[in-house]
Amino acid sequence: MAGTRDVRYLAIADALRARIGDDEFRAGRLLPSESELSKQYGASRVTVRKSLEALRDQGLVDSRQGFGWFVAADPLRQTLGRLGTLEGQLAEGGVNAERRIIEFGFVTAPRHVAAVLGTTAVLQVRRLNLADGAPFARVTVWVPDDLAGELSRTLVERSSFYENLPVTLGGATQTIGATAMSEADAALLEVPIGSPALRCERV
Amino acid sequence: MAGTRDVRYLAIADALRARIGDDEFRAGRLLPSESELSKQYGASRVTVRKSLEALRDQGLVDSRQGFGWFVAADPLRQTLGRLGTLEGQLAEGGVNAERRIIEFGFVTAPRHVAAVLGTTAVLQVRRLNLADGAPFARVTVWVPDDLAGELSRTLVERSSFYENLPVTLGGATQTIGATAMSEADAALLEVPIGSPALRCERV
DNA sequence: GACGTAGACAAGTGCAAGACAAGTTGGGAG
DNA sequence: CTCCCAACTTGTCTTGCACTTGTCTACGTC
Repeated sequence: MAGTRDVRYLAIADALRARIGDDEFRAGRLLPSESELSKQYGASRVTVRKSLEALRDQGLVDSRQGFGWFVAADPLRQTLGRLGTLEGQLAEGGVNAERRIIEFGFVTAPRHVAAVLGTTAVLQVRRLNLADGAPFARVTVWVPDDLAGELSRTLVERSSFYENLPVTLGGATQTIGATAMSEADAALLEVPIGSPALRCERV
Repeated sequence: MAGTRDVRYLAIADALRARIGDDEFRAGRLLPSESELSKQYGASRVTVRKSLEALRDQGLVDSRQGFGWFVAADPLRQTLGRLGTLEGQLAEGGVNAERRIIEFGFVTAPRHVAAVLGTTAVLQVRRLNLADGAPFARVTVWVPDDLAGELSRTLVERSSFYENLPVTLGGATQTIGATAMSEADAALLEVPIGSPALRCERV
């Protein structure tokens, strides 16, 4: 505070942060090179570099030698987001993604669900995911009732859960095994009963 | 220009991805040869090749020596592949994806696993996935012993299971619930014990 | 001391161009 | 029909150049 006099590299860092925030530099894209930026701001390369390093300490950007500086998205959250919105990938690939709600109502949570959510009153939604009309996944989601209040059936049908829930995820555990397909599931997915299927647990 | 630089082979990869998405190149069909594409885009064969290899990492295309490049699989299966090769997405974003093998050995399969695989002799691999050095997922995979013969520990550490197994997946069931994180898992992922976690079953 | 400029060098990356090996395909000779 | 060969293809290596970040030294300013 005593020395709020403009420090050059901090000012440049602010400017760059603003340009990133304005989406002039999109996530994952390359920034101009250090020497290019030093021309733009009329500063030496060392100074520009100090700005970028400051932004790196904040986790905003990252660099690779011989390659350049690029806007960094939090890899963990970004990955989880992408995993969750599988439909987004389908849409990107030109596939028509739909959801059909099979069940929607409050139930008493199964034991292992209640243990985590801390309540037995949960909203249970069973959903069938379609890609270009073909069913490819059945999804069951449990949501604690205090979070479920903001969810409507149409909202759930239109978008994904991750976009609707006002919580962020801390970490993830993934376990992949295999089970046989139940009769009901097999009918929904239009595949033979007992078809082997990957079984993945994500927490 | 204040614009961001772009990397040639990534731009070409985007263009090809778009052409595949537009059904200009349909599933299973051959793509133009590398030298033909290098003429089209005015880039060297090495650059075009790097683009194609990037698309291969995403499971969009595949190649056979002496034959050519072709659009791989249908979008549904491709999506499953992408889900499996989550690391491919990370690599695309410039993130360093690593795998660390925690366990590797033959065990008697748990009941529900044995029921599907039809055998109790399975190869069990526990793996910790890292993104830029930060652990973000623990994966457990069971493989029937007759398929496991071709898998070596280093092979598993370097690439994904889906690329190594000589089987195709028929369908998928996905169930998302929630559990508490076990003490061992929490330590591996460097998060507090008991953290809520998504639990996803994929078959 | 902290901050800034200027310059130099090493190491890594992207790309062009070329060469050769190895695989597949298709046609022609026998 | 089988066999062989030419014309493709991808897979892999090299050399060279331009450009980038990573790191360092030297010097000036406050």
